[in-house]
Amino acid sequence: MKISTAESVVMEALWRESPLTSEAIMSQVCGPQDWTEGTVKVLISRLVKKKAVAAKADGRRYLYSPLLSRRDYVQGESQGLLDRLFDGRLAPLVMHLSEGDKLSDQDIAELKALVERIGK
Amino acid sequence: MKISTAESVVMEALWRESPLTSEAIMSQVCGPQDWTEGTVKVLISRLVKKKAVAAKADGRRYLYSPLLSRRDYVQGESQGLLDRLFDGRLAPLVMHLSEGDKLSDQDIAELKALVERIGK
DNA sequence: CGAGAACGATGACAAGTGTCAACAATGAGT
DNA sequence: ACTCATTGTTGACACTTGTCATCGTTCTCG
Repeated sequence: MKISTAESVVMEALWRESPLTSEAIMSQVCGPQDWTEGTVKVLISRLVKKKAVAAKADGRRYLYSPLLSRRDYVQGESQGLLDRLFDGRLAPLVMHLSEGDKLSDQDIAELKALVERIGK
Repeated sequence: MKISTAESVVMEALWRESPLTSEAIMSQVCGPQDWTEGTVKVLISRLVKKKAVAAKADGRRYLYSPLLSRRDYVQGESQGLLDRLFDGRLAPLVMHLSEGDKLSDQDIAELKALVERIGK
């Protein structure tokens, strides 16, 4: 099941730390997102329905944990973009991102090291 | 204005070649996508309304051309993903994509050459 | 001129998304 | 036990997206 962008904000909170109560989730996301309680509650419910997070009963409340790993999510999103826009080829993607020259020296160094390692 | 994925299929046709008549667009996209005439017409209309393509009158019909460049579109999408999932850092993206080891030797070679060039 | 074809515009509809409020159940303190 | 606060469930609404059919206009061919 597809996870929407608003839902992914909740997921990020759970990936950072879990399990969390809904209250803890709200305190993490309501700041940056300016959402009300109701909004976050619905997002959590939808994620549970989509089986992207587990809800373990803990007395009157639930403790939420991710069922979908961040790794898998990120992998899917990245591969999707790569296939959709670059025909699955990595070099053109990197080229595009490097052209805006928003790359820091550190970025370039990291990338260089990474490529060395991969190409070994 | 945001371009949806279905709309981007039409844009791809126009990026490949333009201007095009609606008929030409249909013949390019109806094959792979299995869409009816009506569907494509609506997608074109919405793109015109969004000012992503221009419609120049040519007698009874229109000739359509992209107003949004593929370069800008791809840039936006890529940067968006990078910021959203990798905090704007390129190396983690590449690492993720390389881990599925779906990279061909050619990919790696291209990437290596590219990184050399960037790092000059 | 009249009938039919071509083309764009419009209306329609289901599903998904972002957003929020109202309701219900349940536990806690007095 | 009663009331209150907390937490999850539902309903609601507007907007976008994917998908298609119908309508009206205009061009063309007989």
